[in-house]
Amino acid sequence: MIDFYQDLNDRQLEVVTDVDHPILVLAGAGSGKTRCIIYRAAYLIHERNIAPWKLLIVTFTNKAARELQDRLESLLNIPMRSLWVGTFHSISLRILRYESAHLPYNSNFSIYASDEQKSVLKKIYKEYGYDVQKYPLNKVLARIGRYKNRLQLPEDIQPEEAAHNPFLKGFMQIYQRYQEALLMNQAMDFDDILLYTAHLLRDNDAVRAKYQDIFQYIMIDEYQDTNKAQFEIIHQLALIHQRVCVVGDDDQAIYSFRGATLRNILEFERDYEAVQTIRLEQNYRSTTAILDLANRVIKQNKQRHAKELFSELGEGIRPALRVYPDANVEAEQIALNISRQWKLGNNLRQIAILYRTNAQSRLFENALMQKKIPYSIVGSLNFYQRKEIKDLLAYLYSMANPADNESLLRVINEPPRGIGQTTVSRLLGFATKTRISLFSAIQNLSAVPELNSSAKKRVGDFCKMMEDWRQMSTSQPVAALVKDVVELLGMVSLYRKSSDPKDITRAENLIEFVASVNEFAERFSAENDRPALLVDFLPFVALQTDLDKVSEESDSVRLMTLHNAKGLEFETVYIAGLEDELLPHRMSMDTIEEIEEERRLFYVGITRAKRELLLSLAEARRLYDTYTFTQPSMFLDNLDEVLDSPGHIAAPQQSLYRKPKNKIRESQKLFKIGQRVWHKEHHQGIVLSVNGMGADAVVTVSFQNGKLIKIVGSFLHTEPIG
DNA sequence: CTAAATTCCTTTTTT
DNA sequence: AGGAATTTAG
Repeated sequence: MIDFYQDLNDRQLEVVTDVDHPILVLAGAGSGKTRCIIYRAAYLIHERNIAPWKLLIVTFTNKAARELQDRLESLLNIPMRSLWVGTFHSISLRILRYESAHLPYNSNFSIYASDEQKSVLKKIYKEYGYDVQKYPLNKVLARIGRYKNRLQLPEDIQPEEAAHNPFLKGFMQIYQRYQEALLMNQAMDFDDILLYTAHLLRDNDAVRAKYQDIFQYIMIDEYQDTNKAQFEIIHQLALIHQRVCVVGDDDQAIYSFRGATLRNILEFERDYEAVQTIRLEQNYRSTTAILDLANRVIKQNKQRHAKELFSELGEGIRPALRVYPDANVEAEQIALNISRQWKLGNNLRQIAILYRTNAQSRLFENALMQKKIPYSIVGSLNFYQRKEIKDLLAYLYSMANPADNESLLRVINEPPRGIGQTTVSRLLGFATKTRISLFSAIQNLSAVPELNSSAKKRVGDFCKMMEDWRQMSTSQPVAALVKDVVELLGMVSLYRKSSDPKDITRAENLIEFVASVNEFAERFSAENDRPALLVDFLPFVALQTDLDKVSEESDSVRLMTLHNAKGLEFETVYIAGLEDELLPHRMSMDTIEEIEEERRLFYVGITRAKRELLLSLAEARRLYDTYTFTQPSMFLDNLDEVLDSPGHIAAPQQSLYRKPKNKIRESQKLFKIGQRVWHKEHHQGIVLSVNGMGADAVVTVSFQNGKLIKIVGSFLHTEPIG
C-alpha cells in the first residue's frame, strides 16, 4: 500500500495530512507539489475514508487533470471516475450545464472562442455603426475579458465611470450588446463560463449549498495564476467548511494577461481563517548548477517573497549560453546538437525546446525536419482551431443548439451549396427583424419574402439535412453521427482530391478528429454504461486544447512556448531567442510589472531542466517581412558567474550592428499616412508623413487650400470641426 | 453564386 | 511573409 512516510519529506507530509484547515502551500519549482496533491487526495480517500466524489481538485490543464487521475488510480488501485478533477473551466462548465435552469441559458449552450467572439462583435459594429479603428476588436475583447475576469457584467459597472469618457461609454454599449448577442445565440465565451459560475454560487443559496455539500475537500494547483472569478468560485464553495488547500508559487505567475492576480495567493491568509502556511523549498528536479542560475535570475525581481531553492542532486553541468548570428543558424545548431544527443542514445522525449512566441516554432520545425528528428509541438495553433475541424464542430454545435447563429452561418454554405451572400443576408435580415433564430428562419422559408424559388429550394434541402441530423443526434451515438456527417458532406474525400498539400493535411486532420471522437465515445460508454451522445461530447470538446493531445509515448522532441512548459520537466531544455523584445517581449516592456512577469517566464523555463540547460540567442532575426538585429536579453545581465562561456555575451553588443530604432507601428499612431485631418485655418487636408506616435507627432499635411505644412499633431483634428 | 484578385492585417502568452 | 477578409470579375 502507500507509504506516506517513505514517499514524502516532513513538509510534504504535513501538506498531505493536515486536511482540516485551510492550507497555503508555497511550493517552489520542482518541489513536488503535484505529488503533494495526489498524496493528499489518496490520504483523504484511503486514510480518512472520504468518498472520492467529495473531493474537488482543480488543475491548470485538462492534461494535468487526466494525469492526476491516472496516478491516483494506480496509487490506490481503484477506478477514480467519480472524482471531480479538472480545470476551472471544465468544472464550471459541468456545473453550468447541470444548473442551467437557474440561468438564462439552456443546457446545450455553445462555447465561443475568439473567432466567434470577433464575428459576433463585427455584426454588432455593422448593425450599430461602430468604427473598428476607434474600437479595435482585439482591444475591445481584451477589455471585455478583463471586466469578466473581475466579475463585472455591463450592468455592474457604475455609469459615472463612463460619463466623462466617450471611449468608455461607447465600449460599455458594445459590451452590453455583445452580451445580448451571446445570449441570443445561447453561447458563452470562455470568461462567461467562470463568471456565470461565480455569480451562480454567490447569488443562489440553494445551488451554493448543494455544491458546498458535494465538495467537502478542495485542492487547487497553480493558485498564483487564478483570477478573481476563479477566486470567487472557490471562496463560495469553501465558505463554510474552509477545507481548502491551495498550492502555488508567486515566482511562477505568468498569466496576468488572463486576469490572474497574485492577490489571491498573497491574501490567502486573510481570506480564510487560521491558515496553515507551508513552504516547500527543496527542489527534487534540477542540479545545483541549474538552480543557481534560476535563483540568480528570479532574485532580480523586486515584487516577490524572498526564497531560495536548493537541491541535493549534485552540482551538475553548468547552463551554457550560445550566441548565433541568425535565428536560422540558432535553429540549425540546436537541431544538430539534438541529433548528436539522439545518436548517443538520449531519449528525445526528454528534450524540449522552449520559446516565447508560437511563431518561433517554425524555424525549429524546419531544422528538425531536415535532420529527420521526430518532434511534436505542444499547444501551438490549436488543432481545434483549424478550419476543417471548426467547420465540422460548427455543424455539431448547430445541431445541438438551434439558437447558435454563428455556427449555422459558418456551415450554411460550407462546402459550397449555392447559398450565397445575398440569400444569407436576406435570411438573416428576416431572422433579426422577427427576432427568431436563423435556424427558425430557414425552417419557415415560406414566410421569408424576396427569396427566389431556386434559393428556397437550396436552403430547404440544407434545412432538411440539418433536421435529419438533429433528429439523429438525440438518439444515435455521437460517433455514428460524426461519421455520417463527414461522409455525407464528403469532407474527407473533397480535401483528399485536392493537389494542395494543405488540403491533404486537412483530410488527415478530419480523420484524426473522427478517431478522437471514437476514443471519447469508448471511454465515455465504459465510464457511464451507455453510449455517448452529441450532448455528452460537445462540452468535452469545447475545452480541449492541443496541449491535452500530445501522446506521452511518442519519442519526439517537445517544442512549446514557455507558457505551455509550465508544470513539465525534461532532462535537457533549450531556451531559444533570449533577446530583448522577444524575451522580454516587446509588447510587455512598458511597466516593471510586465518585465517582472516576463522574467518569471524565463524562470519557469529554466526550472523545467533537470540536468542540462542550453540558452541561446540570435543576433539577427526575421520578423514578418523584415530582418532585424537584436540585443541580448536584459535577463542575461549579471549571469556570468553561473553560466558557461560567459565571454560570448559581450560580442553581439559591440558588433557592428546597432540596435534599430524602436519602430512605431502604424496602429500606435494617432495620425496615419493618407488620413483626413482638419485644421482651424486651413480646413481639410491629407496626412503625407508622420513622425512620432501620439498627438505630439510632427505631421506633414497637404491641405485642400494648396498649402503643404509641417505641424505638431495637437493642432490638428481627426474629425471635421464645427 | 463562385472564383480570382486584391487589400488588409497581424504580429504574445491561453482556458 | 503569410493568411484571412473583402472586393471585383466572370
